[in-house]
Amino acid sequence: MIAPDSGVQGFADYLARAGLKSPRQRERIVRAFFAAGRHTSAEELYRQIRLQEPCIGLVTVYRTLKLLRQAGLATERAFGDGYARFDPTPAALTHHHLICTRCGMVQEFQDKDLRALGRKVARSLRFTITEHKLELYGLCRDCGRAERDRPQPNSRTARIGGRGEARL
Amino acid sequence: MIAPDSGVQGFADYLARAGLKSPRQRERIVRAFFAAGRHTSAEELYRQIRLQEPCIGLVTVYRTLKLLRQAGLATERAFGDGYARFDPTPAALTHHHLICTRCGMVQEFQDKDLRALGRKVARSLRFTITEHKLELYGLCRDCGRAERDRPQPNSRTARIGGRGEARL
DNA sequence: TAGGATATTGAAAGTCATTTTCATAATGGA
DNA sequence: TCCATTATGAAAATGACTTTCAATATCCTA
Repeated sequence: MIAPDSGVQGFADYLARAGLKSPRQRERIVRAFFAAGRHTSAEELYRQIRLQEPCIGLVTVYRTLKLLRQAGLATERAFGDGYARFDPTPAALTHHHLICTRCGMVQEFQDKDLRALGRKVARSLRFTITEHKLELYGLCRDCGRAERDRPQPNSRTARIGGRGEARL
Repeated sequence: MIAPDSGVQGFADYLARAGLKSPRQRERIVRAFFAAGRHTSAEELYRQIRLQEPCIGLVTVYRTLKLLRQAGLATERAFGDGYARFDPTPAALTHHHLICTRCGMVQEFQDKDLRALGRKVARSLRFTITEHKLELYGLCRDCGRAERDRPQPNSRTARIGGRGEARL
């Protein structure tokens, strides 16, 4: 995670540059977003904020997340459980995901080689990379063991990333 | 792409093993899926099939794609334009994507280093990988040039992968 | 080959995350 | 303070996808 305040400040700058305003609700949502850590959904953020500020709409949370994305401060992800999750962008750029297609667990990992790989590809294809996602789907240790004991239970049907048989 | 027939045969085997039947519609959809190449959406497949077989429902296309996923023969993807796209799995395992967040273009690339990287991660975290996705978001050559000439046009708001400022 | 249990189909209705609409309210520069 | 502009929340709309259900097709068994 990064210092939450730098994100808050960066967003304030973005709003000023774009000629947008800073209502109380928007500020509250942005602060909550940077304080929330990773993989936060709109709904979760909404519930969190509601505890202290009941008169705030889910719609506004969605709208603010959209602005954060446009400002380059939030990265949207889809892990296959049906709704979008958001990461503060600097965090998004330093980690990747292992997603278990059976129990839904999401585990993060990092790898410096990937950074170089991205740069190489971008250079050769003349592509300006602003964001990247590496997601590995499969079975976590526990589910892998369970699956070997009792195959084909047609366990969990996620919307993205159904389990296949092939190995990476 | 792979030989379409091997996929069709593999699916027939899967159905037989699972005690499922092979109605005319299902066979038609599966053949169309393996003939369609990559990044096919349910809607596209539906329109394609309709040309020759008007009495087939979009629902059945969705259901068949779900089965293909369960059989491990199709891989689902979300590039941010709001609907799911499917690849025959062996193809899915050998290429990755560059997605332009401005014009929506999807370009494929391959890299052998990624394969080794995935194996290394999987081994160290005891994770059984069945599927992977590497997606790099950013600006293609043309859009990158256009963006430098005329910044902040708030060009295209995709649902996933809004453009940020950070570099990989 | 007929019978029949079971799987499959298409249409219509339902879901559900997310977006749009619109009338009202807040912001912030002059 | 005035006021053009932007933002808000509630409700309605959207749209991809799923479920329901009655009718139909498949294919195993006798």
